[in-house]
Amino acid sequence: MDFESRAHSEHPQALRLWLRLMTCSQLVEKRVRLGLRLEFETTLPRFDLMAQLEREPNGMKMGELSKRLMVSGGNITTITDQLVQEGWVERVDVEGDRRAWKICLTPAGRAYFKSMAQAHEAWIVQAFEGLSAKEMQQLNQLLAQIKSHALEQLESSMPEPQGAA
Amino acid sequence: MDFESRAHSEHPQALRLWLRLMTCSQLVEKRVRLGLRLEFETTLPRFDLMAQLEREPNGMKMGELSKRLMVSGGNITTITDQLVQEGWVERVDVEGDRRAWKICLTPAGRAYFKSMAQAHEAWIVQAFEGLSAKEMQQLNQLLAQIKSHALEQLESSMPEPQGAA
DNA sequence: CTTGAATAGTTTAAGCTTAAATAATACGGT
DNA sequence: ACCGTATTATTTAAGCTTAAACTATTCAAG
Repeated sequence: MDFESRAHSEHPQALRLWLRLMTCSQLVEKRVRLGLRLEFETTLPRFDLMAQLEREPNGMKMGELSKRLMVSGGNITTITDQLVQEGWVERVDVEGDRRAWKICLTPAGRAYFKSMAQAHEAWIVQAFEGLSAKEMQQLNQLLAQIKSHALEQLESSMPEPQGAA
Repeated sequence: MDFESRAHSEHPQALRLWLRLMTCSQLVEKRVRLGLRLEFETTLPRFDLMAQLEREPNGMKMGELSKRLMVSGGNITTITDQLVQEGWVERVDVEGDRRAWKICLTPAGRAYFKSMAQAHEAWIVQAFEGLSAKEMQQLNQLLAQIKSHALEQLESSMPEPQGAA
């Protein structure tokens, strides 16, 4: 039925766990993308970018957005261009640094985001309603352990930008 | 540091859980993509497709691959074309149905996949080594609950291809 | 000042992904 | 046989994503 069957029976527990993790996050993600497309004619990357801005009334620089959203800088440029074009965000000069801008939600963008966020929250709550509060807490804690460990692993396997220390 | 900060403190548990789930699966996925690119000059979609084929010695039809990998048919066409070009898989006629093929690994493809799978397994084991066997089992069980629930949710929100029942 | 390194963003080329439209084949009813 | 509907796979247009190359600006050392 899905690609969890990629795991052989003799494969270790970690591999099965990984495939299940992928399946779960893809399922929820597909639900969110579907809703954003059908009900708001937008996409998840755009929503994510606006979600970051919504909680920073003073705006964020491109580089900050790139780090927060864990995507490349070129990507932020592309999506920001679109949102500017559509009138949901604006580029504001940064005092004293002509290289950078702060990206801010426009009033229209803020209102638009608010309606999306409400629907988004409902989809997510629905996706996880099979779990009790206690189970969610448990799951969250287990994922936290993975997060901190996997983050180190990723960083240590990334190619060095310059001469290593 | 990452986009989990998208969640407001007043947001429900489910939302924070979802963001953490995304973060974890993205972290591990990035590690795998990085390894496949640096060590094998290939990509995750290609690896996933070959992984499906590896366990079906008689090959799989395009449509089966599409369902298993949870991606669109056009996508399977594109990736299969590349793998055929590179000599890792081949299209084999299906007896009695001239519309369809079975896609099979070539002997070279099978050997190539085997070496990748070994490295892949090591990356995954490493990503999850912060968890004990018991914790992995627990996590797997919690994700299973999400999987079955979220699958229903997704299907019930998909637009009907034809007249609804 | 001037030079050189670091930083902030953008552009480019390539690949993945999707939904929708298309083409070819199969199948069932007449 | 013929017709209409499924099914199977491909093509197309559009969008997301990345890494690498590039531009412009800042900053610090001399």
